[in-house]
Amino acid sequence: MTTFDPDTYQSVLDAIEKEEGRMAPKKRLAILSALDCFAEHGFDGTSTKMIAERAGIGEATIFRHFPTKRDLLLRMVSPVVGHILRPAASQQAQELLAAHGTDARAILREVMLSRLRFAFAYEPLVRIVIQEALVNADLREMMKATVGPLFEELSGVIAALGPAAQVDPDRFFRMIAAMMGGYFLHRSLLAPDRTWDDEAEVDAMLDIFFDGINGTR
Amino acid sequence: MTTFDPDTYQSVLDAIEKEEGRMAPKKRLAILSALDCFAEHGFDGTSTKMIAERAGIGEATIFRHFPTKRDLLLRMVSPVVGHILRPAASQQAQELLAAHGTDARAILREVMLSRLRFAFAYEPLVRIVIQEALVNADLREMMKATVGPLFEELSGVIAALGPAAQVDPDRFFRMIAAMMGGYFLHRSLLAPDRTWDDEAEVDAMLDIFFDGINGTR
Amino acid sequence: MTTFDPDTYQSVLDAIEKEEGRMAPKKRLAILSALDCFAEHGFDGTSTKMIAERAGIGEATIFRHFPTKRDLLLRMVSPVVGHILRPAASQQAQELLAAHGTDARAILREVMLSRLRFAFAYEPLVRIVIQEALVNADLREMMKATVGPLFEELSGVIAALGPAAQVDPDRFFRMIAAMMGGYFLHRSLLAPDRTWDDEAEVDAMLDIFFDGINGTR
Amino acid sequence: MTTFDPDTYQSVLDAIEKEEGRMAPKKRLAILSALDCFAEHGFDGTSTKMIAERAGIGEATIFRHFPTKRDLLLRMVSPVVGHILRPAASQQAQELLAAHGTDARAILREVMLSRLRFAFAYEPLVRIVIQEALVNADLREMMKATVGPLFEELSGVIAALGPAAQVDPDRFFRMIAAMMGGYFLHRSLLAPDRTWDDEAEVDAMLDIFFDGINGTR
DNA sequence: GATGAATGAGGTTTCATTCAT
DNA sequence: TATGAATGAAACCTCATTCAT
Repeated sequence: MTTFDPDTYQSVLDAIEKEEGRMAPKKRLAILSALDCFAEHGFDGTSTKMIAERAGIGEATIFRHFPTKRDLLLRMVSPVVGHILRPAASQQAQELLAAHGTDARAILREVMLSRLRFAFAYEPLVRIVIQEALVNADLREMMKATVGPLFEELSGVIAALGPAAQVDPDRFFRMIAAMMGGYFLHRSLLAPDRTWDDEAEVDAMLDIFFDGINGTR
Repeated sequence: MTTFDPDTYQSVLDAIEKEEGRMAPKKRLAILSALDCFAEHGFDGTSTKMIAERAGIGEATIFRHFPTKRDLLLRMVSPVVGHILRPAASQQAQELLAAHGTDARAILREVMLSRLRFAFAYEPLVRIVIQEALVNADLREMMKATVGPLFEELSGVIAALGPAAQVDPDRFFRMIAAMMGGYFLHRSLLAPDRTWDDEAEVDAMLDIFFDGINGTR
Repeated sequence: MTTFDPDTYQSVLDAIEKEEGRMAPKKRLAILSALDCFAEHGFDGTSTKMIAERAGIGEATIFRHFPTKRDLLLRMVSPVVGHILRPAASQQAQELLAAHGTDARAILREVMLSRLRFAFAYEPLVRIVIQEALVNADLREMMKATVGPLFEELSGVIAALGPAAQVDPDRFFRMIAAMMGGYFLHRSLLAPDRTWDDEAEVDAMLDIFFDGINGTR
Repeated sequence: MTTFDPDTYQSVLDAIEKEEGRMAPKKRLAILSALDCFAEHGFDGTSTKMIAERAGIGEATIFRHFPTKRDLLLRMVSPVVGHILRPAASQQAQELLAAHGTDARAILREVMLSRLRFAFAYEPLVRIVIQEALVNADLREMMKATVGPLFEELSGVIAALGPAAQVDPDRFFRMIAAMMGGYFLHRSLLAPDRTWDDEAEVDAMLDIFFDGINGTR
């Protein structure tokens, strides 16, 4: 009855269980189903009945574990926004600086690749976050608050990298974010059946970003 | 009682009236209100009661003018997706080729600026389209069908432009689209109160796109 | 399908319509049915489905006319507590003083009889008010605020009446209220089928109240 | 977390334990909490979840000790209605006759005072009984069956008392009950914070009842 | 004895839509 | 043209209760 593949979503469950300990099995099913439904139909387009049916559980069971439907959403989204994204990236920045020195491109390549891998691992969650952020100001603020400090840390990294420092930081980050977001949506929504090579795509984006299409051989 | 400024939305009303003649005044109000509500809460997050209240009209009035709530959405969205976007752009391409010859950057600059101006003129509509496209596969197909031919036309234009031709067309267009989308969302959602200079932003994006941050002075 | 007799409740409808003008027919039915249900099963023991079925209307119709179930209750109760009880009684006090001079017993007799007639005319409503007041502090406050001024007015009346003035006013009014309440509940709940003579009962109560059982011949 | 004071309710627990022996501690907590909740919100206005939370126990624990929610209510209410009220009073009547001879007023004073003390000792329970009796015909019958015989016994007592015998017994008992009920509700619901002197109140009521306000000095 | 998990039935309220006026 | 009235269907959520542990 369920359409999702439990293995694909293991990472989400792990992330939540790392915070609150082993979950009841039907709670896990509820989350997996909600993940699927929200990603497919959006938050408002998904009914709790739909979640329950796809999970093969009673509707009331959802509400034993999450006080409201919105709480269910936030509980799933928060590991992405609140915990996984930020510390991982910021910690990574330090390691990368150590590993690649001032090679800005190499650093960016690692950051982008790791973030994209994460995004595709949590693909439905990321789509949910994108959708909801367009409509939900609270979530947007939560994201700003999370991403803001990250930018500052990375700014420090970038400051030492020569020409990059010339570029306005807002534009710099917007460009990176836009390239990644564009790629994510392209692969996830528009051409999910094509075979994709993340490394090749990131390299192509960085070619342009660093040398421009004029300088690209 | 309404939060929108009628003048801002004049362009949307004009676009619709251009197709079906002068509308009844309450129909206009319904559209303006729906524009606002959909942009703010998404399609599923908006109730017809909410639209009616914000418009100061009776709920039944909406259904005198639009058979269903979805028709109201499509009636508003179609000028963006079906009529204005494509022909305008494709026609423009011809003009631009004539005006700027093989100066790819100048051509792209004009295209991007005009599309962005259009996007901000129809800002709520564009946000609605983006939101719905994430959730609604039909709309996505409709957009693919619209944008596909446009790409082909533009591809022809670009083919003669030297280095740009080296870049994979999918990546080329995704990059352009991503830069524009990123800028739109930044200005529209994240920092609506900042003062923005579209021309400066487009130039900065093109600097990077053509010469890379390494080549940017 | 309905068990109530429309005529019996006409007075309640009139009281509400006097405030807000002619009501839609199904709104009237909703009120009549709610009156019945609340009086029979209490507020929490009554479901909106039950009200709708007994009224022969759709459940949603109730919510077109009353935002919440609680609003339906208050809308019915307020004419009793807020408008009919107080002004009628206070106005009546003046008239009675004029008619009966300082004959305290005659005045009290008229007041009690008129209030009891009113109570039995609105019998289900009064039962609802009694029930809810035991549980709902808001309603209790509303009643205190309504009855308080009434007591003061009546106190003025009583002050001039000789021995009555000797009695503590709180006790005086509590005694009157208790006698009336006791009679109301006896007739309404415990022995509804007996034939009752309000005048004889009130006289018997006043015999005791004024002369005591020792003084009663 | 609980709002009730365990000591205040000791009498209720004692009454129940006298019948069924020492209770499990969580069963006691359940009763105390239910007492509070029912008294505050009425039976239908109280959920088992609410009872469990206020008691600091699991919801399922309630059902280990009471088959249904209604059984919990009856288990608490029955000491008031079924056992304590009647035998106590009837036994008391004999004792009083012996002690006070034909002094009706002295007898009534003792009966009223002891019943009121009992009512305030079991205050929440008494409120619950009053509330439920308004809505629940079964409970009303149970009370009638209990109080009926009591009336007959007392009638015998009163028959020998002179003038009191002149008064219709129904009215006689209703008057006593109304005075007591009025005082109970006044003290319990309307002015719980005032300092009350039960003896003074009873004496004032009896002054009026026996001699009337005209005969009261 | 105690409880977390689970749920069918049912609660109130909202929804998009129809219809009579 | 415009809308108040009306509603079936379905939304989210709560309820009393059972069961495995």
